[in-house]
Amino acid sequence: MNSYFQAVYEILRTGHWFTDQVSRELKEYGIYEPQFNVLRILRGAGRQVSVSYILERMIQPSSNVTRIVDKLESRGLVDRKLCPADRRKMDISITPEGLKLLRQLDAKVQKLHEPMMHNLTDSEAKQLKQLIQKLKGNTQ
Amino acid sequence: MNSYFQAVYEILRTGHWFTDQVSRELKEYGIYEPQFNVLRILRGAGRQVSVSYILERMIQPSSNVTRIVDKLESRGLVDRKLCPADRRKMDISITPEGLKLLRQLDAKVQKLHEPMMHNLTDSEAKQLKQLIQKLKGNTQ
DNA sequence: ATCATATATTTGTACCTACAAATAATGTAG
DNA sequence: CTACATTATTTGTAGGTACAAATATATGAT
Repeated sequence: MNSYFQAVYEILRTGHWFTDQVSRELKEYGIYEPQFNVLRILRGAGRQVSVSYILERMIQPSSNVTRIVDKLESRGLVDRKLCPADRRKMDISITPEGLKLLRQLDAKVQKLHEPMMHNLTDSEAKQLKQLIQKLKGNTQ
Repeated sequence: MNSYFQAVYEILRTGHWFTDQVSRELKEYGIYEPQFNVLRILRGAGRQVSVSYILERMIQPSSNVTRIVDKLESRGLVDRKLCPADRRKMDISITPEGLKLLRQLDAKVQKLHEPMMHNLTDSEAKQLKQLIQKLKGNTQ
């Protein structure tokens, strides 16, 4: 009962802590955390994708994908055009410049995670993930 | 290695998910999540406390405690006055009206947690908390 | 006492967010 | 083939946030 709330509190506080850490690293590149995440989603996709594709994969789904992409596009980090097959959709992809920036950011973020990366064994990390999923009720 | 990042991702995504759920519940009362948290910290304190006291206990420490308290004060939910002993500090406390509102909000939030509350056993919840702390490097 | 330093809080600025409403294109039932 | 619902994205608005600079008070060394 009380352990439940303590666990939730720990999740919340740790989540914010990670996000703030990452934000601080990205700051000097003028990139905000949601922008960083969109760039990574685009790299992961490896092809043109729609706004809703991005939305589904965001850590924090937000109605502001358009404006996030606006910023990235104005810096030449992503490319956006109307999807010819369905003109309600957008075809969004990461540019070579975006990929290049992402490599630099990855290095920074990697450095941030390094001290923590081995605090848990592989099986503990798996267990942590599973416990959170179980908490949410994912009967996976 | 990869399990680490999956666990972190799970923490981040779940954290946002909880926060968004709570925000939605609070919405109809015109209360924002950080305001809710400040109210709960004040109730927990059970006495007049300073801005920095609140700051230390916030789920997401923010430089905007002043403005959060502004809002709460303007609605009569908290009381704020200069600390006579150290006039750099503020003496902030929750009002009876704040406590009353908090009871209503608690009921809403409690209902939100109910379906998940028993997804983990007590020992699993404890373990989850400990794993997160270990991940962060709290050698507790 | 005086001045530098530390502590506590507030404020200015620029930018991000949620939500709902608006826009636009597509699918579908008659 | 037209009217209506559905899907995809964008935009208006109000209000939130981070960071740094400003303000105010207290503390400590001389």
